[in-house]
This record gives sequence, C-alpha cells and structure tokens, in this order.
Amino acid sequence: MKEKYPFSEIEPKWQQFWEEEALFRTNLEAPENPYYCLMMFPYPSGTLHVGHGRNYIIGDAVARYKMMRGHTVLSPMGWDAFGLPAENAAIKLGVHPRQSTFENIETAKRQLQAWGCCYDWSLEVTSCLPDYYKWTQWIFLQFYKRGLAYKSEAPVNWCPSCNTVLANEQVVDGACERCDTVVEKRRLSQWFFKITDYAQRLLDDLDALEGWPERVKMMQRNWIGRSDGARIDFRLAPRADGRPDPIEAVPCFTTRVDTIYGCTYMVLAPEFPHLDRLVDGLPEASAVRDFVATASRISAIDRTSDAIEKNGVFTGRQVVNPYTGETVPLWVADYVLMEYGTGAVMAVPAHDTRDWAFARKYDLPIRLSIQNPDQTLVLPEMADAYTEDGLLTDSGPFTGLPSQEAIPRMATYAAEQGFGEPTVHFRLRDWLISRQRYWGAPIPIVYCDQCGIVPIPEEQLPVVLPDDVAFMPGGESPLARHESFMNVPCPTCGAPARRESDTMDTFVDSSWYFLRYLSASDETQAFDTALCDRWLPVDQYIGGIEHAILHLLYARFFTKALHDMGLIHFSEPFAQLFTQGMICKRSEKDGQLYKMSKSKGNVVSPDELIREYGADTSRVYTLFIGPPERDAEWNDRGVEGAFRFLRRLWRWVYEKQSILNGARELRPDLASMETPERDLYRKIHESIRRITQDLDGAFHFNTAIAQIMELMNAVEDVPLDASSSDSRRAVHREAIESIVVLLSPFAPHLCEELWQELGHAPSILRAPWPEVNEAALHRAQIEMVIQVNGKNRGRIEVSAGADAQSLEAEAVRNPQVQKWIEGKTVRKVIVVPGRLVNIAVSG
RNA sequence: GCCCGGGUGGCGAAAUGGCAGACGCAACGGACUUAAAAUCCGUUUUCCGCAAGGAAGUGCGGGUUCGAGUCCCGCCCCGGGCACCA
Repeated sequence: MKEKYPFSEIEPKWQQFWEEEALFRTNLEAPENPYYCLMMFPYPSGTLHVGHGRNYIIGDAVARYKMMRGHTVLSPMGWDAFGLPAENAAIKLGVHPRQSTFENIETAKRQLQAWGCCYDWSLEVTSCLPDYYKWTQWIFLQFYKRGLAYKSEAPVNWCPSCNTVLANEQVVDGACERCDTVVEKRRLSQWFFKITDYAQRLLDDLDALEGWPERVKMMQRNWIGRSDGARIDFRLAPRADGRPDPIEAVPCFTTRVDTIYGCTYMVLAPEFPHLDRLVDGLPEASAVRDFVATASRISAIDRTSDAIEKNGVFTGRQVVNPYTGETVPLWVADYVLMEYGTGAVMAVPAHDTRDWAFARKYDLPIRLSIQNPDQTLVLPEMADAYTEDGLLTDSGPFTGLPSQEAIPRMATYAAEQGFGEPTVHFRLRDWLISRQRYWGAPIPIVYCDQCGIVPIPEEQLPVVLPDDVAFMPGGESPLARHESFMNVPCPTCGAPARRESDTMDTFVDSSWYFLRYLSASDETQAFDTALCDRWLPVDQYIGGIEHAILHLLYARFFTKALHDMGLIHFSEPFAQLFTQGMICKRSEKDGQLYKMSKSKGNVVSPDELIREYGADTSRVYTLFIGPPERDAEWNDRGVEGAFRFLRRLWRWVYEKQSILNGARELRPDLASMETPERDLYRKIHESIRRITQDLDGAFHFNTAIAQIMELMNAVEDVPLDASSSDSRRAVHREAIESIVVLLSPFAPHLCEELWQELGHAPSILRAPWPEVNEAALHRAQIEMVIQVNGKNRGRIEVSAGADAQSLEAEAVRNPQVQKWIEGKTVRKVIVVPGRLVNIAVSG
C-alpha cells in the first residue's frame, strides 16, 4: 500500500475492473427486485462541466446504493443527439453535424467514465442513429393513424434566429428559450401532436404522482391551465343595410357568467376571423381596419405587457345579451387575445379590472351586477372593479344568489335555452413538432397531388436523413433543397410526389427513450411490451428542473398515448422524480453568481479537477456541497476539504493496515468493551442508521457524508496500536470497514481499493450494506439537560432507565438548578425521557 | 395579481416541537520545520466579564406551548412558475 493517496493510479484501475466484470450489465429478463434508475440523457455539446456532473454523480450514487441493497439495477445512458447547436456549428464552421455529434459523444462518454459513473453501455441509445429514429418515425405514424398527429395551418411562433418554428413550451416571455430572440407570429401549415386530448388526464394524474416534487407538479398544473366556465353566444343584431353575416352569433368564453347582467359591451380580438366581413360596408369599417393593422404591428411581448394601455374601436355592430335580451355595442380591442377562449370577451366593467379601465377610457356604461357580502357597493364610489365573488344584484331571476351557486345554474340555463353551455377551457395548446431544420428525425410523410397527405408505409421506415446537404441559413429545411430526397413516388399511387422536408422537434426523440433502453438493439420493434411492463415506470428519474414542463410533460403525454394504444400498460413514465439544483459559480469578471455555463465563462472542467484531486474527491464534494435539490455555489476550497477527508481515510488505513488486518478474525463483543471502544461502537451503528435513513427517504447525501466524517473523527479519537486490546482492535476493524462500505457509493474507487487492502475480494458492490445492531445503540448512562422556564441551567448524568419521578427529584436537588428555583413556586415539571427536564417556576 | 419555494455564524450548511449552529470551509493561536507547504493540537454566533458566569440570538411583529428555527396569524425580502387567460 502506498503512503500517499494514489488516486490517479487506482481510479482508472477500478473503472476498468467494473467494465471487465460487467458489474453494471443488467439481466433484463430475470431481475431480482428490479430498480430502474434513470438520469436524463444529455445533449452532447462539447465537453461536460462539473455542473452537468451533479446529475450523473447523484444517479450513480443511487444506483450503487440500490445494488448494495440487493436490487437488480438498470442504469442506462444514451444521447439526445439531434439538435440545433450541431447544425448551427455546421453552418458556421462547415463540420457535418454527424461528425461533431459523434466526437462530442465520445468526449462526454470518456468524461462520464472518468467520473466513475457506471452504466450498462450495451443498452446505449443514440437518437440520431437510424435504428433509433426509425422508431421515432414509427411512433409518429401510430399517432397519425389515431388522429394524434395532424397538419394544420395556424399562427405559430417563429424564431428568426433559429430559423424555425417553436412549440409554445419553447417560448419564454415572448422569446426563444434557446437563443432569447423575440419570436414572431407566422401563419404556417405545420404538424402538431394532439396533446390537448390528454389535458384533463395530464392534470388529474399529477395528484397520484406522490414521488414528484410539488413544485414540478404545480408548474405543470399552471401550464395546463384548466379554467371552468361557460360558452355564451351573443346573437348579432341584424345590419341596418340588410346584408347577411357569415356568422349568426359571437361565442364568448367566461368564467364569470354570474356577472353577465352587468355586461355593457362585447369585445373581439383584432384577429377575430370574420371581423372584416362583419364591418364591410359600414362607416366604421376603415377605422376598424386601421386599428387591426396597427395592432398586428405591435410585438407579442408589448401586446401582452401589463404596462401598455388598452386600445380599441367601435365596430358599428351590436350584439344581444341572451340573458337580458338587451343590445350592447360590439368593439374590437387589443387586450383580447385570439389564442385564448374564442377570441371574444363579454365586457363587465363593474367586475373586471381590464373592462373597467377600458370602459372608463372610452366612456362606456358600467353596471353593477354583483354586491359584496355587506351590500355596500355603490357605483359612483367605486375606484376600481369589484372582482370578488358576491351576491347577484339586478340580475333578473338570479338576483340574490351567491356567485358560486349562480355560475353552474346560469351555465345550465344557457344550455337549456340553446345559447351556450358549461365549458372547460385549457391553456395548453397542441404541440407543434415541425422544425424547418436538418438535424432531426424526418417526418415520414409525402405529399401527392392525387392522394394528398400520405404516410410512409411502416415497412419502408426509416426515412433516412441524407448526409449530403448544403448547410445554409434560411427559413427552410436544407432537406427541401435535396432533390433526390424530396422527389419520391407516392407510396399509394406511384405518381411523382414530394416528401415533407421538415424534421421533428428533438423533444419527440426524448419522449420515449426510456422505453428504448430495454430494447436498444431490437430491430423488430420500438420497444418490448413485456419488458416495459417489468421495468417501468422508472423507479427513480433524476434531472434538471428546466425540464419541469417541456420534456416531463411530453414524456407523460407519450406514455398515455402509447398506453391507450395498448402498447404499454402503465400510464405514467416516472414514479419518483428528483430535480437537482444548478451548480453556480461567481464570475471572475463581475463577481456575480451565475449558473455554470460555457457562455458565462465560469465553468470548472472535470478533467482538470480529476487530474488534480481525483474523481472521488470531485464526487464527494459535489454531493457534500449542499442539499442536492437546491442550487449551490461551487467553491474551490470546498474541493480541498473533500480531498483532505479522503486522504485522511487513506492514511489511517495505510498506517494501521497490519493492526486492522490482524483483527480480521475478531468480532466486537459488547460485554468486554471499555468506554472508548463502547462509544466508538455506538457511533458506528448510529452512523449506519443515519446514513441509511438519509439515502432511503430523500437524497440527503450532504448529511450522509457529514455523518461519515463524524465517524472518521471518532475513529481517530480512539488510539490504536499493535498493543491495543482485542476488543479495541475488533471495534476499530468494524469501524473502518463500515466507513469504507458506507462511503463506497460516493467514493467508489477509493473504497474498492481499501476494501481490497482490508483483505476482501472485490467488488465492494457485492458487499452487503451494513445492518444496525440495536444493542450497540443502547446507553447505560445518559446526560440530561435541566431547564428552568425553558432555559438551560444545568446537566446531570443519570442511568438510562431512570423513571420520571427520580429524574424530577434529582433535577430539583441539583445545586446549579437550586440557584434558579430558590424562593420560587414550582408550578410544573416536564420530564422528556432521554432528553431533558424542564422546571416551570413562578414568583 | 395568483400559485409554489426559501430567509439560521465570516461562508456552504445541520437540527422526529426538546441542549441552535453537527459536518465542512475560512480565520486566528500553537506544535513540527532553517523556512514555507503539508500535517497535527486548540479557539471561533454576538454582547458584558480577568474569570466563574450572565444576557441576547434562526428576516420582522404577534400567538399557541412547560418549551418554537420547527406549529398558527399578519407582514418584509429573495428566487421560481403562471398571467391583459376573460
């Protein structure tokens, strides 16, 4: 054994050992107690930094722990390998995305291995390879067959910098989530997945996901955005000139039908489909057209900003409130969004702040239809709308009802009368999956003049992405210029046809990869139903919070859709979800704290770190840095501390090796222990209990490691040399073996080495997790605190079994305590067994 | 505006309603050394005190309790999600 902790020698050695012994090869067919531990697969973007590492280190520690607890663990890894950055690099640098992607994969794989993270690499999946995307295309076709994939023209989000359309989920504050460029609205014909069919189930099933962070579930609930209300149709009053209208009535969605007797006008979104025909020929027509033109020039962010003042114009038309039969003016205004509801809003200025402001600005009438509980609302005294629930007033037959009773009753009434119905509205929109880019899975569709949209027959898959394309920036997929790719005979009639030139959003690839791992090299099917049923849902999924909505929502949708097709028999993909916090680091430029990223120039490279301190130090520090679900600041001095600890452990074993190995046959015997070894023995078992708890319930790696450090401190406090008693040597032997086993999920290389040096055959992964010896935890004498009125005033040594009465007596007798109760009346004495005695006094 | 988190030493943090600050970092003092690094020993919440000891203390203000970082009510600040959403 070397004196100096030789991390750079032992780490590659054990990495090779794990690989050769195939310790992470999973028997998929016949697992014992299967445990699927999954980390979100990475997009291979150059090199990894220690911020990325947190995800894999946590996952590897969990996988190793579960293995030691007797599970057959499945811990696979793969690559979310399609994506924009590779293609943008191709445009800029002329490197083919295939080449840069595979180079990056190689680098990332080497880095993961250098961290000691072990996966079953025989199950590796790579989403940009035809044997993977063939099945992505196959799933698309299954969706198409069932009407879950459809093509439609709609106003969509266009990122002028990425030169492609984006899903709603990829637009953050009106800008592209990837590059921050303000998105534009364009009307284009695009492919969508019908995720809205699943809105209610995606919402309902969140309640059953007990292993998910509340925060993530909340974000998904917000995103799905269910609101309960009613559709109410306002009939158009006929035009004075007798010309016909394209529609009879204007439907509007409201959650507050109880306020409808206060409706004094109606407002349309500028994009309302029939607006132009509704006003054609009226004196107001040109003003309306000017207004619509102006509104369309305002950017989406300005349109939806609170700060901007609401504008509108009168259309010259009237609609009829079906409850009152009253005629109210129809306006068009920029505060109504076409994307939400029906693009028309019934305006109740007395009870809606936006309507209030608008009515004030344009001098429209305001009418009270809800009273507050005290019945004190008087219009002239109101400074703003009253938006709370209340009692209906001046509301015909509904007058006097509370809002919550009136809402369902009035909606039902609308249905009975045929002018509306109760409706549920979701904020969630269908998922736009077309991308005008090259580096993605081609959408398996051709367009034929005779047959229209024709799906590629399954047996002709995959639609292979051609290699030889010209990478040029533009608003069209490079595939569109590839003549031999584009021109194909129609699969149905054989006539010349054109392929779809768009590729799929890369979130489609990642929506089912957790199923593919089980059938990674299966050429006959996307995934195996029986294997999936055995292994899924994933027991533990680990990844970043940034996917709270995007990937995690899409994957849930896919799972439900595939479930409904009978291809799998579970409807949620991930039983437990853990979202780790980001690793941040202070920028050297401005001293601010930023998420570690290449663009901020504050990355710490694992390569250098491992060269200097070793992988185990990097792992232990990453896990010790703080609670793993919280963001953390990387601190180079902290790395030093983790290193010192590992070196101290190494040195202890190095110095005491012959003594420790000489005690191999000895077993600790409680009866013969002196106080120091008795205390150490207790500490061992307290540590086992604590660390096991920390790893079982939540992911408290930081406190688990702190506990191991405490145990190590205790070991060093009990002297050990060749002349030490059998009893002491036996306890020390057990202490150090416990430390090595307990630490092994975190610092696997060091622990494998020490385990061997302590005379065991590798691998430590096959060592059983230590059991708590309850007898070791027992104490004969305990120290108890005595409080007077809740303040600490003394402490006493008592026997552990002492009854409350004698404890009370001894506490009161205690001289330090006497001082505080002398001359006072003892009102009450509380004895908390094993902890404290609190004497409440007065006077 | 609505909905989630969070606020504890110089710093990262710990604490089933029961000794606040475990563990680590940094700092300071000491040992070893020609010296430095490394290592080891000790101190380290604040205030008063030579000390013994005492007082205060977990964002702020109340409350429940023998006892509150922890539970309840009302605020403040920071982070995140949704939002002209009808």
